[in-house]
Amino acid sequence: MRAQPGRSVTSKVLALLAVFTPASPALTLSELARRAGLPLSTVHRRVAELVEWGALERGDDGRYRIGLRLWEVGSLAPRGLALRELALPVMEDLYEVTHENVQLAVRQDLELVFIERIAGRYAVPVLTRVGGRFALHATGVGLVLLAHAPAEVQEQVLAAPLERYTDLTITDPRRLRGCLAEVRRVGYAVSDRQVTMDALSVAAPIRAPEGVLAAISLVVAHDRADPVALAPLVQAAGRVLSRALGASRRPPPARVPLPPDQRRQ
Amino acid sequence: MRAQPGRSVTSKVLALLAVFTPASPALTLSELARRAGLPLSTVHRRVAELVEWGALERGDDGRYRIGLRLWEVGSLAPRGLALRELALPVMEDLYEVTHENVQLAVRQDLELVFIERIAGRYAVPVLTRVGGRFALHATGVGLVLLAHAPAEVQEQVLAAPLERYTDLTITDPRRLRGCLAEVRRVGYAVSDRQVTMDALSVAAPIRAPEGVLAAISLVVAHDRADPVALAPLVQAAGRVLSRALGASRRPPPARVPLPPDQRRQ
DNA sequence: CGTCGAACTTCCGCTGGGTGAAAGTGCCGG
DNA sequence: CCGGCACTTTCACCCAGCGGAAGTTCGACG
Repeated sequence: MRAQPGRSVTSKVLALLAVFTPASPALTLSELARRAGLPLSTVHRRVAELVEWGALERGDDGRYRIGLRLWEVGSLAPRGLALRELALPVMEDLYEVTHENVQLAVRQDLELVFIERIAGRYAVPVLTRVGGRFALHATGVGLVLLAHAPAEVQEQVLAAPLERYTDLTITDPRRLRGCLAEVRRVGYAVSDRQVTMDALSVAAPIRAPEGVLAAISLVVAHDRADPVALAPLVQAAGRVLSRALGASRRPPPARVPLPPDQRRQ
Repeated sequence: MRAQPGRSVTSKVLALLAVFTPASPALTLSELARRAGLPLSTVHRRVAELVEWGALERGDDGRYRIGLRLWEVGSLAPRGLALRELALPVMEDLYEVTHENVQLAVRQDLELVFIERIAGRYAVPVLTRVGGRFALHATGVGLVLLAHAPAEVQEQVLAAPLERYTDLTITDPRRLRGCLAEVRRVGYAVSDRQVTMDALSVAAPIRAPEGVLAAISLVVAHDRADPVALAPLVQAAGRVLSRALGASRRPPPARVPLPPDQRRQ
């Protein structure tokens, strides 16, 4: 075949799924082919099979969308719906008490993924979406997840340029390193206007026996926020969930062997 | 190859995803192979690619689980998370007013899939799960979805044996046909102890321009239920969501050409 | 109403990615 | 030390998948 070697059928199928994004959840066959970098006839064949199984659905407009069957399978992800089911009651409690935005996120590679969100109608608007991604170095949940990530992940994030969202976003690797150490020391993270100039978030880790699995946070308007008052609330929620996940009462030893200021590699 | 012809690579990949169920969300390689009916070496190769992409994840115990990446893609399904995002505020309103279970479901083939559920802590326990499936002929949401399904779907459901869950489950096709006509006439469905002997549900359709897209319901203890009082609440919720989806104020003409009692095929 | 173009579908002969039995490896528990 | 189980790798064969190109459908435009 003319196909460049090294492109497996499976990789093509996965590439077709990967071209769907929150910004483009419905695509025509040609768009699919173009974005996946595959010949039209190839896409036509693969997509037909995906539709038959239910991984994709074809709308009346001829566009393809992600199918309900794939949603069903995806909902079996332990770090997705399973975690959400566990956390939702606790998140609702936090919402009852504060009526602010409550967020739940996990780390995936060098970014975070929002698993659940309770958006208060009268709370400060947040730009996150369930299933959406975000950088690790700015949000409250991101700082918690990064602070407890394996050292190599931290190094990779610190080595790459840190995108600036506001004037208060931490973009200096050395400052971020210190911030992460502080997060580990006090057990929670505060992101004050580091993503938008109107919001502040306070986040705490959710631990499983294997380490920090997720993070939970409150996002509030920065001018009516008292991080020190919110921290115990969020930490308590994190601890309830950690216990449910079987983490020992005492946090396990830090995942980073040496304090950041002693690492001069 | 020795493989029986007609088994495409894509179908094998999808078969591997399909063996994950709510009852078995974590499987070893051998289990995957056995359940998918594929040779171990084949599964080994395909699974390696799925893990690399993030469709599956391998735990410390060596078992494979659905990966977060697949959850992310699945969350782009318009009939999944998108519908949920739209409906959740309305569902929360219903919950505030009643403090009973609120459910949201869509039809997939000859079954229904639960998209979202708000389970009251003190409400009657329900056995449904987000992402879970159920038969169409027993629950409130099921009756609504079936009543407004294309005629051929109705015929297929009516032709197959109707599983009995309680003494009150409708298992006679003729009675079910009449029940569906009634659901279309009054605009809501009541399932009184047809699934379990302690629960009753009241459901209403959610319409889009193309037809009934989903159903919303309240599930309450049968002995403290007044279906006639609950129906307007649920119907109002359905109508709010229908309007948001662009359905005209007046319901479109019935999807079933002839009233059931005139169809004597 | 005919023409054009874009999007989609089908066709066909070639070929390398996929195959699965079997051998190899690693890890228990006895 | 051995047998058993689960997983990984190997290898020669060959058909599923390939993609260019031709065919079809459909709506827009003059």
